[in-house]
Amino acid sequence: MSMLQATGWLGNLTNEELNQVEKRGILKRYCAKKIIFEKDEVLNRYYYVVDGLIQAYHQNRDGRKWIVGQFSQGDLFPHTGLVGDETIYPASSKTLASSILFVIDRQAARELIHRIPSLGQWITQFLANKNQELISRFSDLVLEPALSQLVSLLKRLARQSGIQVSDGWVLIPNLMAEQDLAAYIGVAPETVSRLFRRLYRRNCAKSAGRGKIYVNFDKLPI
DNA sequence: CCATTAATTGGCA
DNA sequence: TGCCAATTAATGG
Repeated sequence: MSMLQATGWLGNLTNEELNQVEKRGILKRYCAKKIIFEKDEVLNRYYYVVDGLIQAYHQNRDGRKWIVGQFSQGDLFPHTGLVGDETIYPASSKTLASSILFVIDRQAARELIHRIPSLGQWITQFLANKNQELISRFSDLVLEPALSQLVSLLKRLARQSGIQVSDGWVLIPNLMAEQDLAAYIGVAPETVSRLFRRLYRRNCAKSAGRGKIYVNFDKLPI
């Protein structure tokens, strides 16, 4: 079982340490659109994404949704309770696509962090990055209009998973659906649709079919 | 092919 | 911009 190793994210660990980690958790396969846990449930498991796509979100009684984040290969979630004493999940999460998760009990996770310093380091760094990203999103949400939020999201995705295709053009191969983009930046789906129309018209972006889009890094506003 | 779900559009607050 | 309603497009059986 070297699936954790294959993800490359725990690369700092020695084989022995990796074994320590692997024998304390199990691999679990999920179909698409399955709830993994819901907000306010008791936080007793952590999940490391070996493969697939997961969405974390808040939802109110009216069904209105705000997407906290999306996790893919190499991500660990939730992001609370590893060092502090939070006892419930801060958001709900579900699979967007069929996924393989490495599942580990909370207590076991805490022991591992204690036992393997480099793992603690990795997690600290990981959480810091997630935190930074979230702060930046909140800042945009409060300070920037929708177009600028969308553009900064596209830029981040292009940086993270973009594929260079030609002069200035980058393909984002796994873009979430427009309604998810809307729930992510906190605007109505119609707004996202109209913003994309503007970007297409200005030749800043080109649609490439479902879940794919070309963006021109240089021409994108802001 | 049909049944759903997603995206687009126009109108109006 | 948001929300609603009416279409139209895209998907997945």
